[in-house]
Amino acid sequence: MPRIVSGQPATMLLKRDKLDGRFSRNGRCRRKRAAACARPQPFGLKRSFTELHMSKVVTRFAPSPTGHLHIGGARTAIFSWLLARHFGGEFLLRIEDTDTERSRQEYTDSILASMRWLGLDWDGEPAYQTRRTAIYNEFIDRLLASGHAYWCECPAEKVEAMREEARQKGEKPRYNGECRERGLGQGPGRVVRLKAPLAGRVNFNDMVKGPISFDVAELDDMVLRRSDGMPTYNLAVVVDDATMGVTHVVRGDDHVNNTPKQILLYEALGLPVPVFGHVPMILGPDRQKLSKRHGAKATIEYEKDGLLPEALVNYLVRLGWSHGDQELFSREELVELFDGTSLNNAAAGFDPEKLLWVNAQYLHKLPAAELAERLKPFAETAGLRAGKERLEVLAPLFQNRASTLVDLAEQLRCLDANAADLPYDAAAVQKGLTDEGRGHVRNLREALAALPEFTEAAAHEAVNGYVEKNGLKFKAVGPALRVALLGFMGGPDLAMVMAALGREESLKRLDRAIEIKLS
RNA sequence: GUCCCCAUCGUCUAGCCGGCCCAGGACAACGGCCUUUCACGCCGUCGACAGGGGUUCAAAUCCCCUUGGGGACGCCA
Repeated sequence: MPRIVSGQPATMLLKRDKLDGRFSRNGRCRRKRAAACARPQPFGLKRSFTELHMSKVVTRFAPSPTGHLHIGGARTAIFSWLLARHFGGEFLLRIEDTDTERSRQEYTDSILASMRWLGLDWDGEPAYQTRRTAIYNEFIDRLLASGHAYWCECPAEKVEAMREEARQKGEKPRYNGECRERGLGQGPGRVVRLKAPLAGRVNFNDMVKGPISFDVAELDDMVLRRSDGMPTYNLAVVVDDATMGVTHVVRGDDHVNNTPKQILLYEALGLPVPVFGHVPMILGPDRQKLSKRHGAKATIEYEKDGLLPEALVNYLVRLGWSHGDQELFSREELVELFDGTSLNNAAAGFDPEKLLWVNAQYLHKLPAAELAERLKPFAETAGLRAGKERLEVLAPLFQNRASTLVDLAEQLRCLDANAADLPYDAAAVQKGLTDEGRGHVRNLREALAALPEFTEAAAHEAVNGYVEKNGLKFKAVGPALRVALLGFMGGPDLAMVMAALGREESLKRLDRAIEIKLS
């Protein structure tokens, strides 16, 4: 009875486990266990892990261009990228475009653009599966020649009937392998199937989930080559990963069930089995499968929403990975800290609010010049007049009041507008621009107009001086001045606002406020 | 149905080769402080080891079962 044991963990990313057949039943093997694994242990495996992976770590991201890059994919890509960068290895990109029906060039472009936006640089040129059919055929021929695969003429409907029958009997639906020993050759309508072992187990040690074991009886003789001559997904993936030299396959955990099939293929081909890391998927806040109504969108939409890529990366990485209590990580820190351990093995719920918080943290820390630079396109879309230099003056005033660039641009309207166009908040006007308030504004206007220099400090002095000289409380003039200058009751320090607006614009706003008629 | 995976506050999580945990941090919520306003910031409150059995002097931590959730069972990827 063949015993197939594959997929060792890497010294740096392993989870040692009783690989000798006894597996932790509940799979609770996370980081501590992983750390414990650091001591070199023979795994009772043919190939030691060092032998296989001490060289260079090569990871890849393999999206299929049937849509934009979604955050689940983005997170997988980030983990994969981090792993490669952490170990000074390579991060490759492969476009899985064999589904010619649904694949579109624009999606490939969009995915690549999102990768760049996220700062996930890849090594070499992206590989395209549609350009590699010759390679797949070569490997299929090899399997046929070595007796690891065979031609099958069972029509799809017949196989479907077999599966249905098995289902009825409460068994795992599978093809019964009746063409196995028929020695068929190539022919119209025929497919190539893998001659899978009939008994034994396939074991692998997953980087994030620990040891996983499948009974080969659960697997059937999967199709390798379709009747139209195209390779199937599993064949293409294995051939690609092997020929591209991928050592660590990081992917969504919806692929764990494909893994034993792929390992069988590696074995049949006599190729080294890479380390697998199946990262849990992202769920919506309600624990349901993530979808648009959860506020989870394609990466490109977050870009449009004014999120900072470094913040999105930070949030996504923290969703399923942790380093103690730390919440914020610079890219350099992530590369240094992320070694494939400390990945959570449970699905994580996506929380748009926390994403916004993380984004705000990054946004608030940006230096004025950079803030202006990055805000510019959003200011334009919002229809603001301010150019980059002007934004550099205005943006800092609202910087820590905004959580996204879109939000910031929106808030900047009150500074950007012409006095004549300044919108007023009705309730604020009612409250601030009373007769008394407008009287103060009028007096203040004279004081400000008389200032030799219109600086923040001078404006501050002028207002304070006025308050003191008249034995007032700031509260008496503050609200009026605020509404006059900004049109609403919130916002930054008034002296800062005036300095940013400049004397001319400030006075115009005061003039307009004085004229305002209370309804 | 069968197989695989998972299970700590509402959410992200720390802790998990047992004792330092009547469980720590973060988001959210709530209260307060700061402040001319709104934010930021700071302080505090609320809030979880799914359930049941074991093992042990001792279990969130180890084992088993149950329940719950997710995934996969294609000539899709």
